[in-house]
Amino acid sequence: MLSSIIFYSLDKAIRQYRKLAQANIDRAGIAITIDQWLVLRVIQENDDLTQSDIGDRVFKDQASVARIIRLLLDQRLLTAEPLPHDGRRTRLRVSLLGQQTLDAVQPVVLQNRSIALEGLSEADIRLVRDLLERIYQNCLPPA
Amino acid sequence: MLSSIIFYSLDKAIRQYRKLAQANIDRAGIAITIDQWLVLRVIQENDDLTQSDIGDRVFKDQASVARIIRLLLDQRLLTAEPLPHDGRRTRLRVSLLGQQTLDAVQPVVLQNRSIALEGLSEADIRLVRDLLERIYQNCLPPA
DNA sequence: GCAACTTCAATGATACATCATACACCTCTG
DNA sequence: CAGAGGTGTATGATGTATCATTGAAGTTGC
Repeated sequence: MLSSIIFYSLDKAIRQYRKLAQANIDRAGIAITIDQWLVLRVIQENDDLTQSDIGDRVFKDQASVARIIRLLLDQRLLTAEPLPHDGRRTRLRVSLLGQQTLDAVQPVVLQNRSIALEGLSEADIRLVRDLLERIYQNCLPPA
Repeated sequence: MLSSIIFYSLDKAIRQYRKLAQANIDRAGIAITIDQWLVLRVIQENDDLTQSDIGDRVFKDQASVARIIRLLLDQRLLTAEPLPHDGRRTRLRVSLLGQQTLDAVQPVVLQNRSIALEGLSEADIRLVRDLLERIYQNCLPPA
């Protein structure tokens, strides 16, 4: 049945893409995971987000973000200093090493995308994106 | 950039679908995860597969399948008896409880799919599937 | 038959997902 | 200002992903 394999294809495609992406990052000698990279990039763009805010942007929950940030801090890709006006939070900033890592990953990511999307037109991509967005909306809880 | 959000949409859609699917299984009072269900179903259809074979069919690696099978055995959804002609393997079979679980999940899965795919035509679905398959192929290692 | 190779399953290490909870800290309201 | 409720972070429990390795068991070649 057709509807039974669409989610299989979805799963298969995203997983294979992640494998390719991670393999190419590894091959470039960069010690970071895709998910850590996603979070690091968000923090670079905006260093005043809560963990939940970050989670919204990378589609992860707060607990996952918390653990990823911990790893980024352990690896010195991120620094944290207490925020004076809110004792619960810290100000996270991308370190120099973190910056260098982001710079190194950037071209790899671009190349990964172009490999993955080879043979797909702009229109194809737009269509897939729209249909996926529709599926996403359909799956949202009634609220 | 368009290409930068296609993978985001992909990720988002599949995750939200999995959330919906799991939530509805939970709500139906069935104690199984999506991934366990996938594996159990494959074993039901063919009870003479190696863990790697099963992995190929559900797009998981052997290690993941091994752990999922262990959980299915622990929960008595599966039985294992030694195979006489190969001391490394066991014959896995879906237990009565496993069968009942599969039967109970089936309608929930169908409903999940129809919820998720509401508003998408057959042609849309086919197109998405084909484009995702193309992406998958593009991401395969050079071999 | 034995050595070399291959196959199969289990498991350790590490990372992420999800749900739930705990706890500290903030804010608002009476 | 005190208590109630909301927000932000950390962490436990459980499940899955990925890579690597181990060890047992099968197979092949000679």
